Amino acid sequence: MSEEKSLNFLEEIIEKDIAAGVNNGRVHTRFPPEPNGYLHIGHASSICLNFGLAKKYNGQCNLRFDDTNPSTEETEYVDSIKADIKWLGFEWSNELYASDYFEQLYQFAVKLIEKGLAYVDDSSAEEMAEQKGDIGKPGIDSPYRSRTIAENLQLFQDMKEGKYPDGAKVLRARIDMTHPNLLLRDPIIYRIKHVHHHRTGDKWCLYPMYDFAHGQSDSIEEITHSICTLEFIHHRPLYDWFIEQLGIFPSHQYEFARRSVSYMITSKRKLLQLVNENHVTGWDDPRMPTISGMRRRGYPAAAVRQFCEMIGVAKRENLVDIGVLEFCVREQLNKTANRVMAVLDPVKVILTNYPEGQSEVLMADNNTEDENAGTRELTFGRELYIERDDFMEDAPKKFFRLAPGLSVRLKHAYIITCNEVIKDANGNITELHCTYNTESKSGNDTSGVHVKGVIHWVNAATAVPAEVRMYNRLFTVEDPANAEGDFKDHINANSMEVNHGAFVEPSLLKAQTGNQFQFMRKGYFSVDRDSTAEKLVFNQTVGLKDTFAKEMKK
RNA sequence: AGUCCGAUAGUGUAAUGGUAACACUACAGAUUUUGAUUCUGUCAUUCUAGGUUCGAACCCUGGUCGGACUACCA
Repeated sequence: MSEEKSLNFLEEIIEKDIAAGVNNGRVHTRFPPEPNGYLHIGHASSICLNFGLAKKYNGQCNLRFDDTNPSTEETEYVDSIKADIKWLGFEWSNELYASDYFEQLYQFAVKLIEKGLAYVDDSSAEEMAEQKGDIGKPGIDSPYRSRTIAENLQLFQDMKEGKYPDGAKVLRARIDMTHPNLLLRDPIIYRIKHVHHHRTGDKWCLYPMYDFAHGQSDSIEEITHSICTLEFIHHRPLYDWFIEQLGIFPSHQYEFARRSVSYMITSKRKLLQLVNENHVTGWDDPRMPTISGMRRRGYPAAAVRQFCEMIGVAKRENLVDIGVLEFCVREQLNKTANRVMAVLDPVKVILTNYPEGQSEVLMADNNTEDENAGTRELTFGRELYIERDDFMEDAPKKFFRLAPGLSVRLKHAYIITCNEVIKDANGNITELHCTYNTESKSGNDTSGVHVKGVIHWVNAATAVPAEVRMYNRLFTVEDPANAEGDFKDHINANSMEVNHGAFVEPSLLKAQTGNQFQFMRKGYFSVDRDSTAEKLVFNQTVGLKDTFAKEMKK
């Protein structure tokens, strides 16, 4: 084993179980989403955990949809969830649904009734809340708690047969109304819902509660290590109770702290609100913390996986800096993204000593980090565009770019020197008149001139206009979920800035949706699905580290 | 108030009774035809009070602080 790396607490548990021969050393996990929303970064780490553990210990991982509440669940979500898991690079052993077990779950409930461990309750929701007691205050028994087994059996069957309206009756486990764990104070296990289910149709009007479905589903699938987030820790005694009373396979649940990421929210309810109220353009808006959003933004799946691996797993509350995710994105893209040149905020450069009407072809490597990335051709000419902020009229001494009288190298091309600044009536710079050093051609430089700065450019004659969508954090505060006031008060009004005036090199005309590039010196960008042959559209994935900008702020 | 969970550099995670470490960040420097990448270095950490022990981040007890739980949601 290459166990240089230390184990996280779940791996420790699993390795101890394997060593002790628990379940004959078998490891079987599962990822159990409810199909009522799109998967987000939090799910991504759960997916990496569950599928990763199964892979590491030669086990299996099921995909199980927890579809016990037909009121909120839809097939659209099932499809998106499957697509997201595949994109992340994982394959499930079995595609399963809690609804597959409705009949079996019903029989489990009957068995509990027969053992005198469940009863039908006619109390209203309010009455039950009243009887439940409170934290530190014991509850009291429902007046229906002592119905006979025969009566309960009959009533439960009547419920199944649709003889009662929604909410008229529920089935409850008979445990202990004074238990310090509120979840064990006779929890509801079945409720009546005359609702169409996305898979079972109108077969049922009786649906199990999550707590009566989840643990038993794990048990039915003989899941050995059922891993979930910390808030379900109080549910574990209940699952164990069902398993014991039913005498079924003993799955064990282990809880970890969900990972929060700064400037992101992962509440499905809030995410849905962002979509429905048009604060974003959809579930896959590149600003969303959803897997589909990150994919559209251009985050590589490998970066998301690396991130999940890097932040680890433990049981304490946490808020991971979003910078770690961005670091992973850059690290992956640095190795894989081809370099191209794009000028986001152009200003025209005229090379006064370059013959009019002339042009030449230059060779450029696509990625020095990847020797297999190949090369491409660039056209050079008399009129070019460079980045407006790569020029300064009054440059400080540490400014290694273009300024009157100063020289820079144009990447893959020549060294140029600025001679004259042309302005319009308002004083805005419209053109920079420069000369190029004819002996300084890239790769063939005999000029003996050394310049510190290198800037990117595009040839005005062949440049292609493009729309570039720049993104900032969706929220203005680190922890929007826990900030003062409503989370929507903290939405960043400038989270997207659309630039319609960019120019990119013509090689990008061949780019396909989803292709990722480094716009040299600017950042990583990907082709959006809105992009067409007539109009190229790019998403800013993440900027490059910019120590110069940081320096300038000081 | 009851039960449960947790507390290690700014952040995240290790160290499982024997020299507190790794990554990110920050800062400084080297290299660089991307002020990117790469490389080198620097700063900074065990909530608290007792106890057990030759020795405690780790085990025990008390305290403090933070979190979770009182849906016919999952």
